[in-house]
Amino acid sequence: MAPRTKRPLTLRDVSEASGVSEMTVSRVLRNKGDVSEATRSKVLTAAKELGYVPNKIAGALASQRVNLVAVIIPSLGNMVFPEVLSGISETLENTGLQPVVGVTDYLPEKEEKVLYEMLSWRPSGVIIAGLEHSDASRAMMQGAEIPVVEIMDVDGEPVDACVGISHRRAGRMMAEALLENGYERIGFMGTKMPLDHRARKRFEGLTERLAKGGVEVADQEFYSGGSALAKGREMTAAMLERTPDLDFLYFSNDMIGAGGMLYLQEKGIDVPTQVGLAGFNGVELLQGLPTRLATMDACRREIGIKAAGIVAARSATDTDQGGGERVELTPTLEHGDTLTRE
Amino acid sequence: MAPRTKRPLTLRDVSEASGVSEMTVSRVLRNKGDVSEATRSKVLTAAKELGYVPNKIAGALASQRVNLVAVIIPSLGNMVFPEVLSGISETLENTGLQPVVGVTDYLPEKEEKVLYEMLSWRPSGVIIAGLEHSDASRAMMQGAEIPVVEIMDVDGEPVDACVGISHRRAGRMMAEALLENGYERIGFMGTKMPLDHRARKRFEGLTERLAKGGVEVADQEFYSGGSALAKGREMTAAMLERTPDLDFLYFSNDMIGAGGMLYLQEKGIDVPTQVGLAGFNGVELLQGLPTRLATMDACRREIGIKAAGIVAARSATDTDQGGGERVELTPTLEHGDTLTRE
DNA sequence: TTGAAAGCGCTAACAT
DNA sequence: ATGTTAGCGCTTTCAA
Repeated sequence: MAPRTKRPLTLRDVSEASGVSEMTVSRVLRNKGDVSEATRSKVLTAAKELGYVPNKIAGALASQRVNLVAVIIPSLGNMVFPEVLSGISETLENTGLQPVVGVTDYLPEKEEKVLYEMLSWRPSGVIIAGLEHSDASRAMMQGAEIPVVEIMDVDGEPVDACVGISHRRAGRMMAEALLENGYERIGFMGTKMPLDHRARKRFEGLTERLAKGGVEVADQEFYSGGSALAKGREMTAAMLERTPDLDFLYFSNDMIGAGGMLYLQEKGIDVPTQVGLAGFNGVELLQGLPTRLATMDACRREIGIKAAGIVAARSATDTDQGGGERVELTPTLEHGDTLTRE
Repeated sequence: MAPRTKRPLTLRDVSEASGVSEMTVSRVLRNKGDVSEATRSKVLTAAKELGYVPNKIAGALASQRVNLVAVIIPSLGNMVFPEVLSGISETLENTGLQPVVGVTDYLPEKEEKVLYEMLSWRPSGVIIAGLEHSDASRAMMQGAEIPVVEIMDVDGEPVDACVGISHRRAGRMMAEALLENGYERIGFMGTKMPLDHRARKRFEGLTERLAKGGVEVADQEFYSGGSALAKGREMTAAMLERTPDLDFLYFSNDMIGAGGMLYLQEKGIDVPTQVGLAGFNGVELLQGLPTRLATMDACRREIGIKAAGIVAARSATDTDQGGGERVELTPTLEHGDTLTRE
């Protein structure tokens, strides 16, 4: 095993141990340029024996190349983003690029900080959730001269490329389904997040389309913090107390929707005959519930795959030409057991 | 706004724009050393105007200091790890250190790869899940000369420090609770993961302690893939079909436990009188269920906090002295509504 | 196929 | 309070 030195090992150490120039050692370790099989194995042996780990910092500085992709998302607890991430990781797997994740907690200032921090490592690309950013953030991304892909949403002006669904359209689609099924007294429940622009857009899409059908949202409530399942239950109870004649509840995410559903079942209120329900996101986690909540798949995994694909493709070509890709995916409404009235 | 150059901006650009030496610009940007208020603001203005983002790669190389902490976990989909992560982030928040996450998918080879990749960026510390690693991985961590904290588990020999719970003990605690409550026909359900060492240890602790009480596990089943909730339901159905006289079901995680619970309630089987239930992890998500599943809190958040604390403390002192901290947290058994028989 | 020299953009250490 | 010099550990480029 490696003789323990206090100072981390350098190329020079491997060079000396193998009797080969630093340059050639570097070549071997990167599979670059022609190296004879003899020296090759000499170097590899020495490196392994010493336990050498190359210093990417020095490498990156010298080559002006960093194999990192900054991925900036609002939260990890949300279930939604891990799925996007897995799409990204998978796609990047064999490109030599590596995702590095930063979390903003839905705070623009934190987004700015995280972005600054990540850009200062000169990544090969940025994948960032949402289209709404501070001026400073937009400026940084613009100035970085690397591919920037804004994800999840397409309702707005991207800095560069974007991949996502139209949340406004998703809201409209839901509204249409409600009108078709004759629901007229709609309650809405969501998160108390003025900064969750996507939820807001869905809500706007919903109300606008409902209005065209002569229906308006009869009651609404927003929560923050706590277990989503529990909150869904509580809010549903409170709302039906307040507005007993509601015939449909639209939840801004599946977890609170599930909470509401469980509450109604407990109370013996028939779903969807007495009250219809729908959530948003197609959270696989809930597949096991006896009743399938109506929901809308947000194409999370596919968004990750497409976004990573764009970054990979562009960072492969030296000249960061092109750009401005705009990919709109279409969510599917899954009626489940809680939307269509018999 | 910034005049667009093709080459990213350097300190030199700011230096020229502000008429101050590069060194002083560097000082201002890092709040290091004494700088007069006059030059300070001159520099800051110039930097902001140009849209300068420092190059951490160069900085790190020059200073031999990298403010990153490598965090290596098996999965993000697990709900468990995001919580650990949030503990880590929060603790690191004001230390100048930044977590960088790598995911291994429970694969030792991938762990090795991720570790190598991360170590090659010379992070200030490593926080890694589990105590079981390949020889190569252990060697790398040993050779890195930085604080290494292995988390989640304390049953084994850490490379350096460790923070976690004893899963063996957790299994024993559960066994004791079962014996006390007079359960005798125990069924176990878990994930089909030979490499999930912590689940394995819990199972071992359980069976060993049960054996001492003259009870053995009457049936067991393992799953992989799919929605945990749905799997819990299916496995429970299958197991009760096969072994109808079971009086307790122990699930290796809360999600499959919840699936099982919903199934039993649907079938009108009384919990916990006819069949008792318990999961593992204290997943907050499930707080909203009408019946609270017995579970055991794995102190995930606290693990993150303590681990990050160790890294932060040690990377603050130049000499990486000490080390070898071993922090064992104690999980609490939450009986909920599904364990104690009336 | 291999080696030598120069320098990536910054900061430590020493002037002044 | 500010500037100068010399690298950090690699890779690029050019030479042998």
